Order: sequence, then structure tokens, then C-alpha cells
Amino acid sequence: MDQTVRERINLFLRSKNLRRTSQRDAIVEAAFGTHEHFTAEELLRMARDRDGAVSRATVYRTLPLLVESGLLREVDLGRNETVYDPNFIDHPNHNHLICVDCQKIVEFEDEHINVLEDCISRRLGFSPSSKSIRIEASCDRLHNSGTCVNQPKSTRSTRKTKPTRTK
Amino acid sequence: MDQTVRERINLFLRSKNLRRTSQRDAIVEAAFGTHEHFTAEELLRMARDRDGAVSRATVYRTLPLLVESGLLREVDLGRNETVYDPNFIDHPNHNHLICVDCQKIVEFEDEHINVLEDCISRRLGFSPSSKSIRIEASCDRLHNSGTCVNQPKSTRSTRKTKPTRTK
DNA sequence: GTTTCTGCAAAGGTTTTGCAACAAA
DNA sequence: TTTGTTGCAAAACCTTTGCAGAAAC
Repeated sequence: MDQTVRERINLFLRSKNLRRTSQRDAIVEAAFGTHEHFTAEELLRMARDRDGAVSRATVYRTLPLLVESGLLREVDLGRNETVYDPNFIDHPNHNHLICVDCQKIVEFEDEHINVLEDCISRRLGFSPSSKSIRIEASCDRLHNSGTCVNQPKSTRSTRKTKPTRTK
Repeated sequence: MDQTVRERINLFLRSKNLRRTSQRDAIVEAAFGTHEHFTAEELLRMARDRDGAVSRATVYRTLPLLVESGLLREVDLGRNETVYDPNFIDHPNHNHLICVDCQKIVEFEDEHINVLEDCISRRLGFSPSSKSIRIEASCDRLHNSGTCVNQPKSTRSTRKTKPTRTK
């Protein structure tokens, strides 16, 4: 986990008169010690790997703080579960493509999309504060050659690669 | 409600060996008798206005069918509630802008965005099946003149206008 | 010391499900 | 008839919360 993240969290806590506790430390380390998406329950497990004393309630109370700090984002991956994405620190404008064949999540960035979203919002009389795109798609390779490069269907995301940058 | 919608639903039911019942009729009429977004609970209320005998369980069992039929879409409006949008029949490619000031939902369409999403998907080796954009934004008029044209903050969406077409 | 934080367990809200009766085809 | 559907109520889930003790500052 990046040293800067630690500092930004501490600054945030300070500014809101919140306290630094061993539990929050463990939760923060767990959340930003991975590049994979996670649910609240998964974060609890990961945090407990670092500090067995972390409770479910504290995880649920800490998650909204991390989101409010701007370091963590709640994302909609369309599986009716609340999922958090720690990758917005490194890639503040990335979006998600979900493979309907293997469930793989591909993160991508595209500056044209950003510009377009901005134009559309302004034309409608708004200033955009947060934009997100979700694309569900099927894998060409699977349909052409019958094999999918990715893992077979799984319940949870397993992104391990960096976001692809388009243009 | 459009006659075509009724027909498409009936065809769908037929094709899946599902039966047409008075409860399903009431739920379908309720779902597509509005252009507003609704939750499961709201749909229950609306369906009961037409047929008092509709049960909550049947609504919850019917919703996934309507989504599967392609006529209804589950959308993420970012309020941690499951909301359904019946407007994809008339505007299959629309997206949502959510005003962070007054909570108003603005539906919009933009063909450039569609093309871009398509290009990006194909470049990544996928064929897109479903694309959605969510923009959170603040109202310029409110910030410039202190007044918001829309309703004050409310819990639920109240879109009554047609989607704006950009370009 | 004062204020915030924590864990626990209970409560809240939403969605799903087993079952017996019922209705469509 | 046969097969699918319904309502009910219980169960399953996920998230929030009240409270008393513990920890930060």
C-alpha cells in the first residue's frame, strides 16, 4: 500500500475530528492492499487477516468514511451486490467492462468519453461531479475459437491486471 | 400502455412456457403504465391499484421475468435501492444524469457515446451487449441564481419529460 | 477527562423460498 | 390432467443501530 494513501487517510480523519484506531488502520491496509474489487464481507475477512479483532460493525462504519474521503469508490458491477473499487486512486477516470461469458472485469480509461460526458452534462445545464460507465459484453475469442482466455465463471471479480488505456 | 408491449410480453411468456395470469397482467400494466422509475415495493402498490389480489411474492417473482424479456431494465441511480426503468422500450439507448442538488433524474441519449462505447469494447476484444452511463452532476442554475428549476430534494425520482436528445 | 470508537447482538429493510392450494393450458 | 403459479409466512441476507465498556486525544 502506498505511503501517500496512508497520509491522505490520516489527513482526512484529522480534518473530520475522527480518531485513528488500530481497527481503522487494519481496514485501510486491507482495502488498499489489493487492486481487486471487494464486498463489505470480503473486506472484513481481509482486515481480520491483519487484525483479528476487527468487527463487522466497524467495517460497515468505516466503508462510508473511505468513500467520503474520495479514495474508495462504490461501483455497480451489476450483480446486485455492493462492491468497492480501490483503483480510483491510480486511475481516477476508469470504467468497467464486464464479460458476460466469464464474468471478468476489464478496467479501461478513455479520454474521449470523458470529454463527451462533460459536454453532454453542460449542454443539459449541469456540472458533472462523478461519471461512470458500465459495459456488459461478450468475449469475441470465446465465440470465434470456443476458448476463453479468462477464468471460467466465478462469483467474484478477479481483476489482476492494470486498466487498459484506450488512445 | 402500448399494445405492442402487451404482445411482446405475451410472446415472451409463450416462448418460455410461462402462463398468462391476472396477476402478471396487473403487474405488467402497472410497470408500463408509467414513465417513472420505480422500486419493487412501488410496483406492488401500483399493481394492487389494478388488482388488489397481487402479492409481494408475485411482484418479486415477476420482475426478473420482465427484465429477462428485455422490456424492463434495472438501473443504478446510486441510492442503494433497486430501481426499475420502463423507458427502455421507447429509448433503448438512454442514459441517466442525476442532479446531486435536487435529485432529479435527467434521461438523455447521445449517439457519439454509443459509437465510442462500441469502439472501446471491440478494441478490447469484446462485443458489447448492454451499455450504461451514470453521471452525477450539480445544477448550474441553482449555483448561479440560487434557485433550482426542479423540485426540492425528494427520495424518489419524478421524471415526467421525454429524454433529451444530444446532437 | 472528554469525546469518539468499538463489539455485540438485536433490529431493520429487502428479497427469496417452501409449501399447499389454485389456475392456466 | 398436467404443469406452472400464487399467497402466505418464514427464512435468508445485508446493513444499521443502541448501548456499555474501551481507547484515543
